[in-house]
Amino acid sequence: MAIKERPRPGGRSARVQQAVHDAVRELQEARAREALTVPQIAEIAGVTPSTIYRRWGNLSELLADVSLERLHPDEAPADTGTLAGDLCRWGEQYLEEMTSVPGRQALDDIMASKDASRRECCCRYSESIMQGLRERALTRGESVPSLTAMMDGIVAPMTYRLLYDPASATVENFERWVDTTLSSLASR
Amino acid sequence: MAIKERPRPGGRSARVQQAVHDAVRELQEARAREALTVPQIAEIAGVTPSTIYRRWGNLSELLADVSLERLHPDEAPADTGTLAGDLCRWGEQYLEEMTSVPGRQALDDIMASKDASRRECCCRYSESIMQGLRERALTRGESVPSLTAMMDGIVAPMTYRLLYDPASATVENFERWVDTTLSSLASR
DNA sequence: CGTCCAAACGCAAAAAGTTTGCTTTATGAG
DNA sequence: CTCATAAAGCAAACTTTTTGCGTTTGGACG
Repeated sequence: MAIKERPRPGGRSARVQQAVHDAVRELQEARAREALTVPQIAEIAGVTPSTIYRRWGNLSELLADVSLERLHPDEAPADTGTLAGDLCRWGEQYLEEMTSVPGRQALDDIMASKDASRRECCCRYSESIMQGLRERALTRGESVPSLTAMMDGIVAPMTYRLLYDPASATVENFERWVDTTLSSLASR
Repeated sequence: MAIKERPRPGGRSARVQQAVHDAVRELQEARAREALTVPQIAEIAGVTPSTIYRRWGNLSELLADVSLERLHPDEAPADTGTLAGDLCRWGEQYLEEMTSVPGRQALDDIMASKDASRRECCCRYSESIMQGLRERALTRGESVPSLTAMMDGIVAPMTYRLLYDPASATVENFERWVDTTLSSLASR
């Protein structure tokens, strides 16, 4: 029961995808942040440019595809004992990741993609992380905000700053957002 | 005392910029949402492609430039008598604008630009609008949230939804954000 | 297993887009 | 009015992208 993403996910197809992704990552870190071309990637991946064009359409979509993979949350945030602690811990790491050069780049690549579903995917990632922290807090017996409240109160401001005004995407601000969101809960 | 944006903003240069911008807008609404090329734009604008490349670098930057102009707030939001009313009124219009096809396109174009200063510009636009509404409310004697609170509580969630999950960028949600932001003020 | 269909790739030529060196135009200052 | 130079035009390289066609290779079915 393999996940049937594409009509034919078997051997070669998967190998090509892997090779191309690897090539992109290699070139991205090695050099050429700006000048990164499809023929170049094809060369290193050992494929023909036309293969890349046929599968991804253009460079932007390919980069977005690779970057989305990069941003995929691989492990659950650490357990610090409280929801506030977990959130701050996660935010700290996330901000560090996203304000780094490669992190920014990844975010930009995704935003540059015409395919809206990729952005929604980011949204789902964040939601599932928030949901995870919520449930953990609930089993501890903490009173927790709704998922919506967390998205609007924490994820949205953080993401907005990251995208539009990176200078204000700081840990201090993040803690403030957490604070506000959690305390607004108490006053109901 | 003309604004000295560029070394030589005089006649021809300005005319070319105007012609190119017009050509982009014309092509955008006329047809070809996707297939929109520099040589095509150059043709209609009556300029050489190389002129466009030298001034804007590439298609993405040109589109972003045109779109930023489109998003520039031209008039102050209507005065409804209360801050809540002004906000909702503005949000309603803004959401309508941004969920339309051309509006979405403009947003996407700006997000696709490599030049971060353009996004910051969007941020400043929003800030100045919020600040305008704040001051208007202050002269009325209303108690108003800080600019930061409005950006975090209203603009950020709205923008986040517009970008990542357009389906949830609704007027109902917007009113909720306004509500939450204004009422959190009272409980201090 | 062996056969067959079609998806995906390779190849190479053609088309389209982009860059660049040089020339010409025309703004803005003196 | 004259001059220096930013910006545009032009055309020839150059690079990337597209496309048609033949070949490979998963995966289904007998």
